[in-house]
This record gives sequence, structure tokens and C-alpha cells, in this order.
Amino acid sequence: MGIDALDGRLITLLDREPRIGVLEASRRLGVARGTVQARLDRLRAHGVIRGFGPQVDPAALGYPVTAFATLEITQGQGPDVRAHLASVPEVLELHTTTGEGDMLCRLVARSNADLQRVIDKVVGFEGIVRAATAIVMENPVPLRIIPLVEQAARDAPPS
Amino acid sequence: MGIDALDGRLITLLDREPRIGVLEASRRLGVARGTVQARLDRLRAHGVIRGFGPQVDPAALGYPVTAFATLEITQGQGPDVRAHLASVPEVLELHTTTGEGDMLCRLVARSNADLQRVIDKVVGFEGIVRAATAIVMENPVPLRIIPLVEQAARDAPPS
DNA sequence: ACCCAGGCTGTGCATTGTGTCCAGCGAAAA
DNA sequence: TTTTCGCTGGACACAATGCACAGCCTGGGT
Repeated sequence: MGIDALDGRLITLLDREPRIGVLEASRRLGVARGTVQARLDRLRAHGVIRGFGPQVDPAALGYPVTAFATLEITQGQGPDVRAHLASVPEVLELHTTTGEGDMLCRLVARSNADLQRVIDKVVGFEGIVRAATAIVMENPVPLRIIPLVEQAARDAPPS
Repeated sequence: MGIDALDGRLITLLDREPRIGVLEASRRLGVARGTVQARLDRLRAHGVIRGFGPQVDPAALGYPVTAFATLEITQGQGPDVRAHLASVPEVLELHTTTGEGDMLCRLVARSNADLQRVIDKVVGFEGIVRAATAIVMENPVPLRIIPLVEQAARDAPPS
């Protein structure tokens, strides 16, 4: 699946101003409404655009502390540990990885003190051997996708 | 900033079906349209809902490989390193952390081989002393927020 | 050289949703 | 008790949506 320059501009535009809708987008991009509609349908069909869900800020919800925990798991306990972590609301994300640990998860907490409670909840489970936590201080580059979209659009200029 | 049960249901609903709009949401929730509109305005004003931007899947864009890199920085080079990393499209996210390394970043690449190129680009910069990379194999818990929203709504039932 | 398929355009239509008001009402705070 | 606040239900003009269609251009295949 590749995207062309128009797809790239469309995604970028929607990212900056999600409220504009198809008609206004077509005006901004200088193409017909049907084209924007078709492109959007195609991007969604191909899974490039997964959806337009609300982007919720954990900090505004009262969870301003973010941390990453590297977990080491005992052999064979993977599935159980996953289920356990999935049941903890403060676990925002969980990956299994190569390298140092076996899993990496993103946590949030109400405060540094509260983080202790969250970590206890996370690691207080059979099968987790060791956990290393890194507390996030700053977030110089918040989760983004636009630069990648633009590069992808550049890599495949032909439609 | 706290959210009540109605806010929680609204966010959850919008997360599951982002396309429904205010009117349909009010029907589903069994409240007046004005109420939904007011809640939405309030949530956006307080920063709980940052927006409704498109959720783009890097894999569908041709970047199916995700990795996390822990970087160690030489004293005083922080700002330069941040600027450098921000200029790399494959760097989706960057945090400064406590603990083992000084920074943690999320990378994507076109393949495991391509990851080498990305890593070279990332670490080929003055000020980066050491880098440890963990390649993501599975993603048992994709980035989520709903469980946290529900807990936050439960924590503040009054209103 | 030819034809065809696919994408874009510009247009139309009926339906639906939006933004924005307002008055009434109940409950909680002062 | 009185004020304040949020929710309700309704109204309105306007804008956007989903869907369909014919014409046009272009690149690829025959």
C-alpha cells in the first residue's frame, strides 16, 4: 500500500484541522469533493487511516505521570502476564520485545507516589521476574505521524 | 479536572464510533443534544479531548517494524540531540527519562534491514554515547485510553 | 494506433446534521 | 429562600453528507 502526494496532503490537513469535513477539505486541496471522498474511503479500506477517535490526554484526566517499564518474564508465563497487564487501566500500551527485557509497557499515574501503587499492581504477579522503570520527565516529540506520512508520500509519487 | 459517568460514556462511545456526531450520540446516551454539545465543548476546553485527528497506521504506510531505542546522551547535548531526533521522520515519539538511559524513542522502519538504516540515522550524531534497541515483536495491548477513562469516571461519580 | 479501465471533475438531489438561539425546570449551593 | 447551574426540548437557517451520473483525460494493454 502506498500513498501519493494528494493522500499525504489530505492526511496532513485532517490532522491539523480534523473538524473540517470532506467538503471543506476538497476546497482546501483544490480537488473535487468526490475525489476526497474516494481517497478517504480508500485510505480507510486499506487500513492506513484506522479512524477518527477522540485523542484523550491522560494528564487532563488526572494522570500526569508517564513511565515506561521493562519487564522480564519467566518462561511460559507470557499469556498470563499479558492478560494481567491488560486488566490494569493504567497500562496504556504493552509490547513484547527483543533485547534486555521481554516486555515494555507504558504506564500512567496520578503522581510519583501513585506510580508506586501502579507499579506494585503491575509487577505483583507471578511470572514477572524483574522490572525496570523509567519515569518520563519531558516529551520533546509527542506521538506524531505526519513526518512519516510526508516521507511515505514522497517515496511513492506515482499514483 | 474530573469527569463524570456521562463524560465517560460519551468518550467511550465516540471512541467506538467516531463518525456518529453529536445528534446521534445524544440519542444513544439518552440525553438532549445540547447536553452532549456542552459536555463535548467542556472536555475540549479542559484539554481532556485534544482532538479528533486521523489515526494513521504506520504498518499500512509501509513501516511494519516498530522499535524502542534507549539513548544515552553526553552532558549538555540534550537540545541538539532533540532537534536531530525531531528531524527524523521515523522517530514517532521521544521522551526524556530517569533511569538507565537519558532518552527513550519509538522508531518505525520498513523492515528489519531498514531498521538498521534508521538506527544509524538516529545514533549517527554527536552527543549520543550509547543506544540500546528493542524490536517490538507483538503488541498485546495497543495504545488505549478507554479503561483509564472509565476508571477516572468511576473515581468521580458525583455531578 | 487503438481501445479500455480507472481516476478526477462538476453537477444534482434528498436527507441529515450543525450551530445557535431560547424558555422552562429541577437540584444543589449560597 | 433565593440564586446559580446544568439539562431539557424545541425552533430556525444553513451547511454538509451520501449517493448517483455523465463527461473527460491518461496510462496500459492489445
